Amino acid sequence: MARNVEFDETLAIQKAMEVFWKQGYNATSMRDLTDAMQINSSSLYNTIGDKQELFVRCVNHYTDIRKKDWDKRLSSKDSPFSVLVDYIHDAVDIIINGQDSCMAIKCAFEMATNDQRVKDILKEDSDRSYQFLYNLIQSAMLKGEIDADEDPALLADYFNSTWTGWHESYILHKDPVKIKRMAQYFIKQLSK
Amino acid sequence: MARNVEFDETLAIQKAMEVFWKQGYNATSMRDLTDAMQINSSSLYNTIGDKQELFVRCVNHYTDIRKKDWDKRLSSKDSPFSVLVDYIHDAVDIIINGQDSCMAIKCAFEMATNDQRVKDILKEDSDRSYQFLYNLIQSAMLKGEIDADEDPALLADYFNSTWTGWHESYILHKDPVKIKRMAQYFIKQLSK
DNA sequence: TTTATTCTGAAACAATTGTTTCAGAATTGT
DNA sequence: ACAATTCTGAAACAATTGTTTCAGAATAAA
Repeated sequence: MARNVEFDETLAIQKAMEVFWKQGYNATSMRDLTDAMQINSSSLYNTIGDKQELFVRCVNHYTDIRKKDWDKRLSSKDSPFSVLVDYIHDAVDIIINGQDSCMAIKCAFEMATNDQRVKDILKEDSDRSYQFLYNLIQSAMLKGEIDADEDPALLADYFNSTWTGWHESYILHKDPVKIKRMAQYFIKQLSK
Repeated sequence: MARNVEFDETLAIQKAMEVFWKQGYNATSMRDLTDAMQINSSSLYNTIGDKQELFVRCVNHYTDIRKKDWDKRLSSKDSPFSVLVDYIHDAVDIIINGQDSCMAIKCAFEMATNDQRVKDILKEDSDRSYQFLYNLIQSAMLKGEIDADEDPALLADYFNSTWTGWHESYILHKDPVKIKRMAQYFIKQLSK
């Protein structure tokens, strides 16, 4: 017998996420957030909570999107190797054409050492990324698309690490060719 | 015909660097800094400048230390390949035993997109790291320690990227074995 | 010792921070 | 239409932010 919340919470989180993503946690003020979300701080504190809580929701929102993408790719009917190669090419495209680096990475370096909740979310996200790659690599090995001598666990970790570094490289050097060559080298190593 | 500065500037920068390194730029207040440096803010503003200027000095200090390490290693009389392998092992040890991730990396993700001066310093540091690796790899190739088919430019970029990712991995998973295995894999690829 | 200059310490600055308050507008089920 | 409840907007909160001020202590050269 009362009023309902006026704003779309998912949309508001999306907007907040974009601000946190671009500026980081500490450089973002509550004013920045309420401006972007187009809601009053009282509504924000009533429905979501304080700055930390909002940030956690945003990181969760970010990792949820990644999770959906992985699930979608895993359900593809193409060969595992081609799904893997497509994924790597898309990953490179995002680095080169994206507005900003991966939020999970930025966040890991800014927050994960100090905030246990954020760290746990990012660790889970990293585990999912690992599982996604491990799954594809192993399937590709069973189909003979990747040399059976390779260790899928190692390669999965290895790609995750390398991919993080590509982001840093692109921040500093803005050199698309550099990234593409490294991606090509990684793919070549898989297939021989 | 007047007074001299009372505090040791190099030592003060060192102390400030440690605070920035641990907390990042935006999470660090001027009070945090003056407390650690053990000087009054008026002295700080008189001698060094504002927060941004201090940060730039700290990043420069950090990259200077790295530069000296690279120069020292390059002047070694050991074989280039063994210098390279030693360097990789030391890099792994720093990740596993260090208090915090590499400041240059943290800084690249927090600041480099917004602050041109910081970005330029980090880019130069990254170029030096590249040159260091390129130099060693090429020398090792000439001596037949590394397969002549490899591309030293690509391998140098590749190691830099991978190494950045190792930091992220260790922040999230705190798994020394993971890092060591990846390092071993990289070295193996070099030598075969 | 004097004098000229510079550094230091403590306090203060306005602006911004994250968060709370509360009166009144809004909307639900009856 | 009613009453009960909840949401919203604007203002205010104390605390902290980066930075400045300035009187006086300190010291170099004369």
